[in-house]
Amino acid sequence: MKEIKTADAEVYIKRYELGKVFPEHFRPLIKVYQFKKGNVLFSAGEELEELYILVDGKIKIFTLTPEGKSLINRFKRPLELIGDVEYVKRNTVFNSVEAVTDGVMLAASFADLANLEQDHPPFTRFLLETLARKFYTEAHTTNLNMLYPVEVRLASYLLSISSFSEGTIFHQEMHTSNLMELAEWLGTSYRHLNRVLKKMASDNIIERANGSIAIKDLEKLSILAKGNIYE
Amino acid sequence: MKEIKTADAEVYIKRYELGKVFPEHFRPLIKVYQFKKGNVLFSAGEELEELYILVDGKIKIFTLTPEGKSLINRFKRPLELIGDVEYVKRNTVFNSVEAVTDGVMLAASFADLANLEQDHPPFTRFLLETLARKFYTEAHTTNLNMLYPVEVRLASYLLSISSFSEGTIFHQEMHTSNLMELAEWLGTSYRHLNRVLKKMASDNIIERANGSIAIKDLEKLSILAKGNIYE
DNA sequence: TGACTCTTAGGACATATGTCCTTTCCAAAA
DNA sequence: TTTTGGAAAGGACATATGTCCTAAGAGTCA
Repeated sequence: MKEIKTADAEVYIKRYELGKVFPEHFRPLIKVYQFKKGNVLFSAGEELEELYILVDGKIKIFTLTPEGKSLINRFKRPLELIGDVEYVKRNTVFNSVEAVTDGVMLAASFADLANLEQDHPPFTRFLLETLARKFYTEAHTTNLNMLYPVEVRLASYLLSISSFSEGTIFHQEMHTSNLMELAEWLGTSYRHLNRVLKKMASDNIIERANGSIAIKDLEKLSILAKGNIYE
Repeated sequence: MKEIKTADAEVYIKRYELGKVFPEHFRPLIKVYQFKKGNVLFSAGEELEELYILVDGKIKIFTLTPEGKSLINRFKRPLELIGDVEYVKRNTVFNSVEAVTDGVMLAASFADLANLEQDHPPFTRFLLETLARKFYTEAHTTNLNMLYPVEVRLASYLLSISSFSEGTIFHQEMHTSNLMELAEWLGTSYRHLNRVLKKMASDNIIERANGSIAIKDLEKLSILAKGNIYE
């Protein structure tokens, strides 16, 4: 990650309404970093000295086993804090982080933040609210993953990125750009995702044409998802 | 849950060093509740008005699917906050909670706590630290559950409650009192736990005699656990 | 003592999902 | 146009785990 000294954090602070969280006098202590697609931003076990705020781009958070193989993960878009738990607990990095697209992070040192906390309660509150949201999302996703098979999760996912109106189905932006990434997002293997997609296609719920997925039967999809919504 | 008006929260505040979190002037606002084994303390979807602190006893946190069957959970012992995420996010209860043993909770109303936050930053900090710990534990457990089969998790669990010294293996208190509870703790079915136990017994790693589990080969167990530690 | 219930134990079978491989397809590079 | 590499698609097989069921042993209560 490269620090961009010429860049101004102000733009992002305004865009994400962080004005109250970081008071005027603190702004000069905020750095701006740029990263490129594919960069390994943080590795598990690493010592962290700064708190990062993802303000542009997409990143992937994952865990590697000591055996090196399997991984679990989530994809994150702005606004997202990286290193918040590490800041509070003074732990080493827990999950590895990789850039999926080019992007930008703001950063502030743990030491500066600790000072900020002394005379500016809104920052502590901000951390608290962020963590509560993260915890909730994490718990929700975990439950979904453990309670339902891939088929249900896939249906939920497809629903979450689609909206139906006037006989037409609109797709919002997908969190993933291809099937392999989708498999990772769902926490399964590419092979298995394919299997499930095939089943849904043969059930006339979706249609696959040159790599894209089109929803044919929103109602069946809803039934399959059992009312679950991803994220 | 029954409020015990005669009980004094002071004992617990001292025992768990909560003095700095709840200043003198706030203490009268803290209530003491008692619960009995088997009580359903909170149900998913319920509206919460108070934050609870488990100070005595054991509880079970779980999720029921709308279909009513499967569940996932953790067991919690003091000191544990219940309703912290709900307080911060003002959500309805996410997981259901049931008493595994008799026990005691402290409680304070969301309204009072919101006031406390205004002039007493240490409470916000306490919430933050608690949530960070919870998040970390949750993420750790989730990773373990998703990355490793039951066999590995069981080995980790057995290791976590055992210590080896001078040729003897000591068992610390088990988190669970019987195999069915252990299956729940591990997030698997009783049937499957049994299968895995049988395998470990036939591999001479453990020995089963009238319902109890004795570790025969700590080294093999460690290898099986692959260095993972539960909790 | 007998009826009951809970826990332990495990057989039989089904399903979800992973791993390994092969083939096809398409787009970008040469 | 041909080559090449990644992505898509799926066959074959193995494994982890769930569901349903039966049965035996221990403790409890009438």
